[in-house]
Formats: sequence, C-alpha cells, structure tokens
Amino acid sequence: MSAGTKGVARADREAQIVEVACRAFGENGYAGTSVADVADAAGISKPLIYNYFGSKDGLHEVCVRYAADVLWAEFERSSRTGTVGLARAIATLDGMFRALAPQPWMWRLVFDPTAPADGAGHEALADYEKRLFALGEEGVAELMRLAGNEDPEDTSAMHAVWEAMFRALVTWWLDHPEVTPDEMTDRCLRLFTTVFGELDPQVLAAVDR
Amino acid sequence: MSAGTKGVARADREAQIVEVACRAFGENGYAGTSVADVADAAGISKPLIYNYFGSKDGLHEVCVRYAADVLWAEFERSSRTGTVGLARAIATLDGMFRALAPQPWMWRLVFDPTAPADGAGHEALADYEKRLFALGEEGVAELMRLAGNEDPEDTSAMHAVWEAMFRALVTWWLDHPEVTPDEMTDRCLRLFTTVFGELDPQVLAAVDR
DNA sequence: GTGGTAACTTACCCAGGAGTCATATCCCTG
DNA sequence: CAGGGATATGACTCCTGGGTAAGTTACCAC
Repeated sequence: MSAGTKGVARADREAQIVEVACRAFGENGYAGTSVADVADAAGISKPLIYNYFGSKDGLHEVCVRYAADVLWAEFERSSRTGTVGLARAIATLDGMFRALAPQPWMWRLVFDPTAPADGAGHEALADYEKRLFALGEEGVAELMRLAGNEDPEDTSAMHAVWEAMFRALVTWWLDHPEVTPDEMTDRCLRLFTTVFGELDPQVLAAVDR
Repeated sequence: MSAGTKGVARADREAQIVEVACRAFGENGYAGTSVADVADAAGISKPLIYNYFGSKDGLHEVCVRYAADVLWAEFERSSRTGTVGLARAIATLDGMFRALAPQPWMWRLVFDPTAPADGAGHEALADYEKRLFALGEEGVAELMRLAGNEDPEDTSAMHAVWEAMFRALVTWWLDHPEVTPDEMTDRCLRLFTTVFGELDPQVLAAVDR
C-alpha cells in the first residue's frame, strides 16, 4: 500500500480505530494485543495510530473510557430503579445482559487482568472502578443493615463476594453466546430460587416476570 | 561474582530456585516475572536456571505442580469430610485459609491470569483445573439435586458462581493479611448467616464451632 | 497551477527479555 | 597431583513489540 491520504477524515478514522481496538483489547486483552495487530485489523499502518492516539496506552484509554461509559450508564440506570437486595441484583444483571448483547467484548475490555498498572488507561479504569465500587458497596451495605450486620469489614468482604458473583454470571453468559439475555435472566432467577427458595414477587416484578 | 561451584548440590539448588520462583510468580504473575528476576532473587545467574529447568516454562511447570499439589491436597481432604452444602463450603474455606497461611502466594500462582496458554506449565494447570472442576461440580450438582434443579446448564452456571464466591473470599483474605485463618472463617460464617439466616448446627460443627 | 495542509506509509531505532556458548572454579577420584 | 565431572558465570545472540523520523500522496484554497 502506497503512502498518501485515502480521503478518510480524522474523526472517522479515529472512530474506526477505536471500534477495532475495543474488540481487539476485549478479546485478547491489553497485553495480548499489539499496536500492529490493531493497525492490521483496521487496514491501516501503525504510525497512523501513534499519530492520532500518541501511544498504545492513549488508544487504550479512549477504548476504556468508551466501554466504561457504556457499562456505567447501565449500572447507574438499574441503581435508579429504587429496588433493593435480590430485586436490584436481578435488575442489574438483566440490564447488563441487554447492554452487552450487541458488544460482548466490552466487558472483558473493562475487566482485563492484563491491563497495565499505570498510565492514563489505568487512571480511567481506576476512576471507573471507584465509582462502581461505591455503587456496589452502597447496595451491599443496605442489604447488610437490613440483616443486622453493620461491621464494615464484613460489608467489604460481602461486597467482594457480590461483585465476584455478578462477574461470574456475566462471564458464564459470555462463554455461552447462544443464550439470549432473556434466557439468561430466567436462568439467574432459577439459580436465585435454588439458593434462596421461593422468590418475593417484587423480585420477579423487577424484570417484568 | 566469579564462576565456579559454590558447593551447593543440584537438588538443594533446585529446591531453592523453586521456592524463590513460586514466590515471584505468585506475587508478580508469570508475565510480570523474568528469569533474571528469579536468578537475582535466588542470588545466582540466569544460565543456571536454564541448566536445571530448561526454560522459563519448565521452571513454571515445576512451581505450578508444587502449588497445585498443595491446594489439591487441601481440597480433597475437605471433600472427604462427607459434608454437603454450606457445611462443606465452610470446611473447604477454613482448610484453604489454613493451608495458605504460611505461603499465601501459592494461590495466585495457580490462579494466575497472566500464565501462558500453552506449554508444559499450562498442561499442568489445565490438568489441575480439570480435577478441581470435577470436584466442585460434584458438590454443586448434589446441592442442586437436593433443591430439585437438575438442569445441567443451571448446574454449570451455579458452579461458576460457587467458584467465583470461593475465590473472592480467599482473595479478600489475601488482601487483608492481618486477619488470621480463624478470624476469616468466623467472618465467613457471619456472612453466611447474613445471607441465609440462622445456620444449621451441622455447618458450625464442620469447623468446630 | 501552485503552495499548504491533512492523511498516510516505509523503514527504521531501541529496550527488554528469552535463551545459548564458551569458559572458569571447585572437588573428588585414582 | 592430574584428570574429569558438577557447579557456576559473563557475555553474548535473537526476537518481539513500542515508538519515531522522514518522506509520499491527495485534496483544497487562492
């Protein structure tokens, strides 16, 4: 391919690169993705990426901010439903399945164990996780209060368990791409029933069942 | 340091290298650990490691097998207590806290997201995870049967949740090194109570409470 | 049409980490 | 005390992947 413009405006090219990069980072992780990989997948050359994003970390930051915005919007939306406990849990799961269905790689892009521990991308992720943490801790703390346990360390550990459970369900779903969001929500309801017994009607109502 | 033997027998040197490497891999991950790092930490030179273990992957394999054996012995031991459900859960957690207390890095060595996806080390890990998976699936399946849910996909998802919860509790504990195994087991019991209500005496008995 | 600018690429540099080779020292054996 | 094997290392090579310098092409304004 010879040099010279192909008539693609910078904004358009940037958007295209980000889309390709989100997918690459999400599917292969930050460490498993080279800038050359992204350039190849986008059908352009490496220096163009450096020209537009400055560094691999710069590109990663843009991707992460985009993905975090998508997920955050969903988390916040379901937190505003005013539900508590299991009802809020299932509402959040259901919303996340729907939000991720068209772009499942977004999840692993944000929860990427190979992401670097410093740089702008890390800042963006840390900021997002801080907000997410506060949101989750709030919900868990309320649940704990209702159950009569106000120990902050207990709350912290319970929060870790809640997040892990949430991630496990999302990850399981991502590993079973033939399952629709609706079916997955039903499955979660069944699992809740298995563990907690008959569910309160409010829980079902939270996902229109 | 000049060349020439220091009078350390191969077997001793190998053991020393493995110990240092387990710690390095466990604390910084496979990808975050260079062979030179291990050599430095062990106070020897890089070629000696290649001489004794053939490759980074070869060293990793030995470390992983050692750590997996430690964890596996513990999992199997608690599976033989004959307990079911929550009782088995708390017994397994308690056993793991005790097993990990003297060498907490073993955990992350086995559950290392930066470990390679091929090679002998990977084989060893895959084999271990297969056994662990079967053990966990068995326990979860039994619980599901008791609750009247025999759907294999539901069991699979439930198993994923169970493993995630287990890992979350262990990880939380690893992040709070001032907490003793005993205290952590008590905390887990409190969390169980918070979620499931008053616990069956059998559950308490499983950890001598 | 001609200069300037935005869009692009080829060909390179460089750091870091896996892996190797030749060599040096020690100790044990005969 | 000479030879050989075990224990060790300094100084390499090679490759991958982030990052850059310099130049090439197309379009637009005047």
